Amino acid sequence: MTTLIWLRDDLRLADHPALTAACTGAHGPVVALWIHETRRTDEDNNRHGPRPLGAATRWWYHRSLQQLAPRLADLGIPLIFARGDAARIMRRVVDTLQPTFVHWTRRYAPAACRLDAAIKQELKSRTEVHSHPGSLLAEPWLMRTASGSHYQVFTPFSHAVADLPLTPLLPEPSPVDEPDGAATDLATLREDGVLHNLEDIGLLDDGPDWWEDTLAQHWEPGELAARQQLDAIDGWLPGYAKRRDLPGEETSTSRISPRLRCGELSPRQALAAARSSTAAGEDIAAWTRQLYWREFCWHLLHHREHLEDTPMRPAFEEFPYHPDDHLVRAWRQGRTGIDLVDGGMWQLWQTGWMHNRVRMVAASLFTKNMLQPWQDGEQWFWETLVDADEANNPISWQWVAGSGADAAPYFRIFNPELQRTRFDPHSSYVKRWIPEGLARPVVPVVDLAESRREALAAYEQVRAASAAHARPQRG
DNA sequence: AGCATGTTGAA
DNA sequence: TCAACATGC
Repeated sequence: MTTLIWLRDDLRLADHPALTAACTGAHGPVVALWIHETRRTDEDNNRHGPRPLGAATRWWYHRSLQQLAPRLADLGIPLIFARGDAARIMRRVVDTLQPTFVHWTRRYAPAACRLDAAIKQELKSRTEVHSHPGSLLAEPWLMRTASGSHYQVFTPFSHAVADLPLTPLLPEPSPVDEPDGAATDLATLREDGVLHNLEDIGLLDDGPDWWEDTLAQHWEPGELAARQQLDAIDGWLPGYAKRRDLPGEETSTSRISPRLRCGELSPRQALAAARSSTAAGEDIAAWTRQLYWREFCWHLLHHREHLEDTPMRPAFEEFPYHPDDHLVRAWRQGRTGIDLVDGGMWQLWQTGWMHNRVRMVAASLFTKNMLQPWQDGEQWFWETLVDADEANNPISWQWVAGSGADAAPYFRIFNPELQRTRFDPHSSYVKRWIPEGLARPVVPVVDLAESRREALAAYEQVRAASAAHARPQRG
């Protein structure tokens, strides 16, 4: 009577519906599995499975899984690891363990949903598969406007989510009965080469070799550290509404994004903590709004295929980007000669994270002043951010690029110098992150005024394309 | 979740 | 001369 729980982006014990169900329904051993997944593309060019993790996120998962394994062991649950195609691995693991139940937390990206549905279908004859909520505040298919469609606009969506009841958080489950009950089967799977040690599933491959040390200086992955951070909310949430745009202030934001990315915290836990904090109403509102943005992005991603690399506004296919390796390299290396952007790119490279205000400015420079395709910048962030999120990252890039569905009626181009004087008035952020003595161009690699005019001219082609689309020629 | 430009009115 | 404000993109 074995129970299998397949962990994915839910690396925690508390408020974990799938884990709770696995433990409470178990009459026998419970085994937890985490797979370093590869993604498959079928003959119709459909992707199956989640987007392959970027290097910084892989580092985080490696550390977080290291922290999680002994905590699961305390519950009597071994955590086992595999690498490769999830469908094949699940087939092998289920064939050997022959679990009565398989539990997992739902994923919401269309490609991941396709894979999970296929696996569920395939396993149906051999075991009972249960998928659970846990990674979102609300299931995307339950959030409907009065007209029955899914929400396209953030504000009404956020109001609808805010009005939902927040049911009590789940505690960490109690230990299970037979901690060693599956040992023989697990040994077989190891001998067959299906299971590996955490160190051997490639999470630390392909990252810069010094990254391991530098990232560890700035972050402590794992559910316990995440909960400490959230428990300290009365220390950092007061003043958030006013200070959240100041990247030079160390505690101006919560830095909780990587915790939500890998599920060390559930969004429900974050929301509950905010609502019960002693902070002022405007601070609670400003921060929960950020949680709702995450939620909104996931709902959009669920309902729309190809958001990851295709513009939401089709007319943006006409935007005349001019790929230029020299500019891309300067941007990635934090050598554009523009202080706020270079500071941000160095913060990113050194810590795997960038303040959101600076992300917007860096992305604006990249897509507009530099005329580089947003997909290329998005891919760099995907590789280097420890919080790289399948929904948030591409949708935010699309928002900055102007290709998002609910973009402003004008073509927004940030002025990075103005943004620096406004949000980093004493240059404390810039000085903190740009290495001393770094060779940087004295004259910025793009002229801000000139490139602004060129970007506006480029946008005219999008306007022309959308006008042509709105008034199609009659034949 | 913006910028540039122009106008106004007080110093 | 330079803020604060208003407007169009």
